[in-house]
Amino acid sequence: MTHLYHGWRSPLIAHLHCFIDLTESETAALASLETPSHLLGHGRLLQEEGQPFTAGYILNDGWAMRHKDLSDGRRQVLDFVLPGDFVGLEGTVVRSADHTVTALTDVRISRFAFDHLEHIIHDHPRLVTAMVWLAVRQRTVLAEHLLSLGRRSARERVAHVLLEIWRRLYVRGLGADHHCFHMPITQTVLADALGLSTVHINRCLSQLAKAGLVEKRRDTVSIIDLPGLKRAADFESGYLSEVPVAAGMSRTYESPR
Amino acid sequence: MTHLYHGWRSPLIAHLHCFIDLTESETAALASLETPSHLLGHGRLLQEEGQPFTAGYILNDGWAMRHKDLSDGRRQVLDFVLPGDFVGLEGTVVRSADHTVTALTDVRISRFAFDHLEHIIHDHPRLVTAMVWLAVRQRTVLAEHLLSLGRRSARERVAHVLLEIWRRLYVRGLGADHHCFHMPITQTVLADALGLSTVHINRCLSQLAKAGLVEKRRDTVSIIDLPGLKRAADFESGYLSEVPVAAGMSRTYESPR
DNA sequence: CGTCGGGTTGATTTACCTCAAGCAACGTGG
DNA sequence: CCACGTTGCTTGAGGTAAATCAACCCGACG
Repeated sequence: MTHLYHGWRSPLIAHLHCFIDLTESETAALASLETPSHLLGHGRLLQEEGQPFTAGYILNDGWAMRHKDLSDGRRQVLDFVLPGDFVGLEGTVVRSADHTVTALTDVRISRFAFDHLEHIIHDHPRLVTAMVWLAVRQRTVLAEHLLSLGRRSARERVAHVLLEIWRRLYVRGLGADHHCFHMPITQTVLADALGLSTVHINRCLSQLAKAGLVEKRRDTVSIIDLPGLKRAADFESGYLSEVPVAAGMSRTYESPR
Repeated sequence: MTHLYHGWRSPLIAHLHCFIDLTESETAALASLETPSHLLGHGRLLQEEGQPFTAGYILNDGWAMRHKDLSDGRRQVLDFVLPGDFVGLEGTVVRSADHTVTALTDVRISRFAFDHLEHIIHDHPRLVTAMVWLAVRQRTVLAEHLLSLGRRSARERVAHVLLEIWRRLYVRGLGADHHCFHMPITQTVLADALGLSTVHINRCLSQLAKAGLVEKRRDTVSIIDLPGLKRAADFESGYLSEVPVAAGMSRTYESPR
């Protein structure tokens, strides 16, 4: 809880730092994955369901979404990809993508070859654990998301997703300090994430605003009454805060010396 | 597609075989995880949300569910644990469980120490890849589940989950051959998995039966009209069939020689 | 100045829930 | 062997949360 934000420039490093103290050389190795970054316009795909993986990505800046679409146009957003997230890491064990990843804003990404990743891991075996941790945490978010869609009311869902995003940004050291953060997504996207209609999203949002829990200007959300919002969402703050696992790092996924 | 069922006694091995040809010694190593198996009555917990992990499990026989519960009693089943599934593998990188796992039937499980797993992986580094694959695949199932809850109608959800379970059993070589399989769960549990009420589950189920798509005797489901059911669910059979990734096995997660 | 993507608001419809009752199957103890 | 409670399935009636349909608004942008 005390070590959430460490002032790293890279959200990836900041995020991993929740879990593990990286050495200089490990940090440098990760940085080498992040270095050559280029731009992608919003709406562009990072990967597409059914298509084979060609490389891995790190999202450096901007937002993206993982989603699956049905043939008749219905869409489900599985998860938001925030700065510091990997995209397409599964490509290391699986041939083709099971979901699409689309840029929600103009984004800055680093593309890396799986071979390069392999070399890095070869030299810094502890990083495997770190990546597995990232994957496990992603699954945690998915599970919470599933709980929302299955058993929470629309109002609760909206309240919950705001808190989740706020928390996730905070952990990466991305200016979510003053209970206020940048959320560059349309209500349509939010609807597709929460399994609701845009109209209803809109109503829930204004309802929360009217209740004095949040405030929303275009692209920016401020949490006015944090405990109130948590109550409205019955938000378990625990699930996104991770105490560094001292023992874990020397276990299991570490390669033989 | 051709190598779905190989006749292994162990569902775990059968499942992994979709993805990777295990050597004799790798198979033996996995078997050593599975050997000391003991029984647990239905309703018993394998792990509990918030509690620290103490060991890992393999489910040898019977069904279990992963689930999260809200304080007011609402429950969301995230996933069914079928024979051959690991439980609590995340314990290797994370301190405490983010969801509960409960036995749905009397089950036979193997409990193993993380240390033991560590030794095995030390001796058989390829198995790390196999486990990562298992984790990735689990996430695939979760994602599909999320799509159901968010964007599919009740009828589609029910149809879909039947097909999914049928497929998952089939892949492990668990008598799901004649489009007919054992499904030892109550409609209440199914409701909690699909985010619906028991009453509505019941209605969808009988509707599907009346339409001549499935037949349900107690604990057993028969798929009468497979293509029809697939249409009712718009089921993408692709997402659960995995062609072995020849290249993948020598990549990335393999430890340095 | 028109167009366009996105947000807002109202009216109507509907898919699913809740409540409630009845029933079949099963175990348990007398 | 029969009363019994229990647990799960089934069916009906009425209610409601959220969808859909349909305007209208507004700022951005060419």
